Amino acid sequence: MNLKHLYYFWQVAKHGGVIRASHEIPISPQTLSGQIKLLEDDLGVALFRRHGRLLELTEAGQLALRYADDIFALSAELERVMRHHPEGQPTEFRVGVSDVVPKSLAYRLLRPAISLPQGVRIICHEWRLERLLADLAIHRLDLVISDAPVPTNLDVRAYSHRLGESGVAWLADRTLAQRTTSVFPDCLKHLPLLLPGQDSAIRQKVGEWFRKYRLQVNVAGEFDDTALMAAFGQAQIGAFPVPSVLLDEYLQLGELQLLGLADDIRLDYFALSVQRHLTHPCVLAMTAKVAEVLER
Amino acid sequence: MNLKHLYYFWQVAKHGGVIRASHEIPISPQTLSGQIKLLEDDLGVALFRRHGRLLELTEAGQLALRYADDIFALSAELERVMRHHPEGQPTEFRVGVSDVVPKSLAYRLLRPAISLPQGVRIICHEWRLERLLADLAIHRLDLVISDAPVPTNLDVRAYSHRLGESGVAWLADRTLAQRTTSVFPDCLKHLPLLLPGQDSAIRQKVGEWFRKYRLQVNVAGEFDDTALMAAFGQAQIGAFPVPSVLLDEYLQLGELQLLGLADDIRLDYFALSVQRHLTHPCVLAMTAKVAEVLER
DNA sequence: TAATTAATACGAGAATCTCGTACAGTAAGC
DNA sequence: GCTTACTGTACGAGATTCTCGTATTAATTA
Repeated sequence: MNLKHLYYFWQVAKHGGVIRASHEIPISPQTLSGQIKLLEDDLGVALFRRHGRLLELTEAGQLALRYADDIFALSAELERVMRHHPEGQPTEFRVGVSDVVPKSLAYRLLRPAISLPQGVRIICHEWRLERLLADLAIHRLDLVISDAPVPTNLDVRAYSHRLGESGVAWLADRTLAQRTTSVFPDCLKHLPLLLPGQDSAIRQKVGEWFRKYRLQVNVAGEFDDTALMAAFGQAQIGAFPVPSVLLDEYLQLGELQLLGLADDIRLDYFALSVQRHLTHPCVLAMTAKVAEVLER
Repeated sequence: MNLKHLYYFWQVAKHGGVIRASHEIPISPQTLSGQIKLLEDDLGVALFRRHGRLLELTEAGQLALRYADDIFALSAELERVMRHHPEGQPTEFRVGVSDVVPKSLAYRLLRPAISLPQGVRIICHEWRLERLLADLAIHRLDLVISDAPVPTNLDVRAYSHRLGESGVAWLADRTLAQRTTSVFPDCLKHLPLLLPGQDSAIRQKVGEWFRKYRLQVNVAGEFDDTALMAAFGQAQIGAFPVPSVLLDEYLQLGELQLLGLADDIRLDYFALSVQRHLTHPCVLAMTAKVAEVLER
């Protein structure tokens, strides 16, 4: 299939006629008409119904138009991305971190980005996901890090790139942990628990997991911020879950003890971008080293 | 940008050299080399690094390759779809329904498909989602109806088309409902509940909703099949949730009573297909009338 | 060092595209 | 019903682009 023909078809379909299309692109109506005919012959389907002196899309034509929209949108994006590529090194990397993502995980993911040879300046926002997606849509952000893909009910034009996953580790202060002799996971029934807020994916999955193991638990606190949750945990207020990839970091913190690993909970992490493919050198540096932080 | 040039670039990049590419497509190496040079000049970026006598993709080239993959995949799909279009009317419509979708909702969604003028034969499978996606991938199904989009952790090449949404209605047998005088939603605390299985989206969302209203509930049964759950509900075993779009249907069933509407639970429904755009006449008939079944 | 392989510059010939001319069909004005 | 204005299409000459044969450069290998 000749994509040049498809392009002419697309222009004519968009502008509703060969004459009108010829005003928009420097091609004569005769050419447009002829080239579209070639496309129809090639595909073996009529794309326009010649209805009197005006053209109307056939059913096949409407379908072809949707494909053409996608194809030329991609082509335009490719061109835009390529033309912006040579401009030396972008010195700014504007990234949003959804508030449900643990800060130290975000830091680990972002670390490779700032240690690029050309010194880049990272501009970091932390906010609720919806707000970040809005900023992403208007190009105020290059990337958003979240624990879930782009919500399907919002019709934001953004793509989700899965970074990797992690299990869950349950931690508690040593003194607290000694209050129960039950084995994991039953010990969680006998300890007050600190959990992330309802909006976070980890909370949802931990909830499922409780039901799976029929654990009736005692929720002593809910925290939107994981660091705050951990601080309460260190103060012996309750046991709490963290992504297992951060386990070492928490164990070094002080008197925390591992209760057990819940590797059947899989936490996913995503990079969200307006572009179909990741291009920003900082993002590429990030994804190249993501295996050092998360399991793929 | 000339997409013919991009096509040659794509072929050369895929096959790893102008000579090897020229064995696959009937174009001489000289031409390929020249046309790619034109593309590079046009984009203003080097796509290949001339490393000795062999070509290596630059960073920009790798990015361009990914776009080219997408563009020509779409183009091939368009061509395939167009060529299959003329063959009269397909007489078969092979659709899979995820087992977590209520059967009567599936029926309502599919009804417009079978009442097409040309008599079509519908072939309906009901199974777990993963199994249906596998069948979809090998073209044994035209469409899958599910309550969630294509899972992001599986890398199936399939697209999710959101059909619409619904709230949730809580129902119980009249006699059962009279056991409590509390108002909705507190009354749910005093009634045994029948819930869909853990795999269904409705179960997850109902769970969140319980937590939101701090409802400690008594789960008397779990059912993978909604119809079975409703049968137990009619037998006064417990109260149960249904998509609110099916409310009328359930109320006509017999002695069931509406406890209350939980419209802050939003259930989504999706059509999953291997094609980026829906083309099957049965699917189109379905989506055209989806507003009569679901809220958009 | 010679032979081999890969990429590419150059220019003639081939294929394709583009537009001017001409024409057919439709909608509106009188 | 006739003219006028407008839209889309066939045809062919000319312009543009593509394609390949020849020849050259460069790197790898025997």
